[in-house]
Amino acid sequence: MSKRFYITTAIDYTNGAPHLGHAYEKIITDVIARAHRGFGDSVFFLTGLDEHGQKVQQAAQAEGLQPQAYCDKLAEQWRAFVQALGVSNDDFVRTTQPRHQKVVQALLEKLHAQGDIYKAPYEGWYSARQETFLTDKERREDGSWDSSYGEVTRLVEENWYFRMSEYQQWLIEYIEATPTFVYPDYRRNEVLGFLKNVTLDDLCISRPLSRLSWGIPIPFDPDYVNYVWFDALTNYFSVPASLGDPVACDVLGASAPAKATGPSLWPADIHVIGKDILRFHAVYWPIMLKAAGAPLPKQILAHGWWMKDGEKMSKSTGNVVDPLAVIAEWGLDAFRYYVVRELEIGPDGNWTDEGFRQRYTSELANGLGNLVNRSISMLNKYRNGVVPNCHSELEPDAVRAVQEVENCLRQRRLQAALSGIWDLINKANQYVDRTAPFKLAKDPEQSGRLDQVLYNLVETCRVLAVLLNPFIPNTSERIYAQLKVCSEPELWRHTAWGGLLPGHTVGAPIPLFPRKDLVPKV
RNA sequence: GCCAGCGUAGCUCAGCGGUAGAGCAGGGGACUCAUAAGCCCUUGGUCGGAGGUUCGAUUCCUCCCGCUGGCACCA
Repeated sequence: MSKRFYITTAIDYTNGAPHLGHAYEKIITDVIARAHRGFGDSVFFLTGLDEHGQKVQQAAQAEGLQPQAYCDKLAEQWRAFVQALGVSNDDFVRTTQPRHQKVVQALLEKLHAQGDIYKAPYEGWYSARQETFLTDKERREDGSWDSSYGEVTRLVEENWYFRMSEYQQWLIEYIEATPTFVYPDYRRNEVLGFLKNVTLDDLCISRPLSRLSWGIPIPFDPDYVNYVWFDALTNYFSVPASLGDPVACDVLGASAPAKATGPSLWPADIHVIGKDILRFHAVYWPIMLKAAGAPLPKQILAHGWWMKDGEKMSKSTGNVVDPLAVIAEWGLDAFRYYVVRELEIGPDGNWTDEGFRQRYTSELANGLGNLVNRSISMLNKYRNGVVPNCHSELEPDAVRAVQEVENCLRQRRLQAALSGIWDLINKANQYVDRTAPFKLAKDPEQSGRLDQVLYNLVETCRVLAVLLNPFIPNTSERIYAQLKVCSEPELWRHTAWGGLLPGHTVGAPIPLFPRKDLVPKV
């Protein structure tokens, strides 16, 4: 079976409700996934939840629930969130699922057996109240501790460590030899910068059961559970393995959880993540995989964070953006459009309600919406909705846009891709004024010319529907529906000029993005 | 502090050796198919500051000022 295009988001930690940042990551991943499906790739898109750890355990306790019951409840909320965003994920992983836990344990066994995991004591300052060790940073200058820590005592604890340090030089060389491994470039430079300037410590991967029960048991030591990153990162690998991916199963050998006859997924093509967890994905994860003898993912794509009105979003100040509220008011596609159009993948974004309104009005309503509306309207008015003979006056513009948008999508430059689409929209709006079909319609001798103009307009609208499909799939389908075209706007090959056939009858125009800012005239 | 990057029209940014461009916002105009949308024209800048290299610098170099990001795991 040929290798599928395998793309993931980070898995979200279930100690709170989903917010704009989560929505953004899922949407940009969805755009790339949909684009590749359109290009003809068989895509596997994975998202999901990270459900273990102390904070989940505590949150569950606070609500009087067992951890699993608490996670189940939140998982429903998160699944609904993903669905509300129109995300086309193929699977949804939860780290409490047995299929995941088995693979984590198999991986731990393998690394333990080959000597990459060892037990060692750690001594440090421990706060019993916070159930955590403290570092010098948390200590005041006079050596005292903040009262929130309660009594702080010196404690020695044994734990399991993953031998990362020996792979440091290998990783530096790998990243230098693989320029596309971390994107954008400046993030890659950051990773290389600190890899060259610090010595990696081995990674502590366990917690004693007495202190943390909500985790995956360490298979070779029943007194311990696996801790955070080793568990969370493995989700990308555990799902393919559990589905019987040949490469993943081969890595696990006899402990593989399934017959190696499943879809070919590993290695992942893209891990989409936030910049805050770059280190884990660009350092720990490659080393874990290298140690396990697994091929590395092709690319780590690190996106920025969203601000609101130039400031960090925080619940305490109340300057948060609730994706579901925006979607309820403006529609899903307006939301998807804004977050992708506002910034390229990499830098931080700044959400402003005014900017959102402006893009909605000028780009979606007045630009795209009005073009589709006036085009279909004129075809109805002047030709009873019947498509005239093919004509290619706007074809070169459409072809150029298709090429540019595809290039941008393959380079993950989603903002530039949308700009390219809007170039075509603007071209078509200019074309209406240049050719003035409404004047041609008044002169019977210009009937042939009017046919040509109308064909170019409605066909451009159809091509636009295909171009827009990865970004705003609902709108794409609505354009196809108004044109009464039955084929699939999600297939990229339908960008080819000439899809509308002469004699076909289109439907009635319905505004795609109604303006909301106009006060009715008295 | 160290490393990297940025500072260009009111706003968001492009340009990166021959004295500046786009989109939006602002101003004017012609039209009417359309969600009073669209189209055309147009006002805005001594390209952060000071030196240097060069026939010539926004574009290269140095310094200064301002801003941003990174400097891990924090068992």
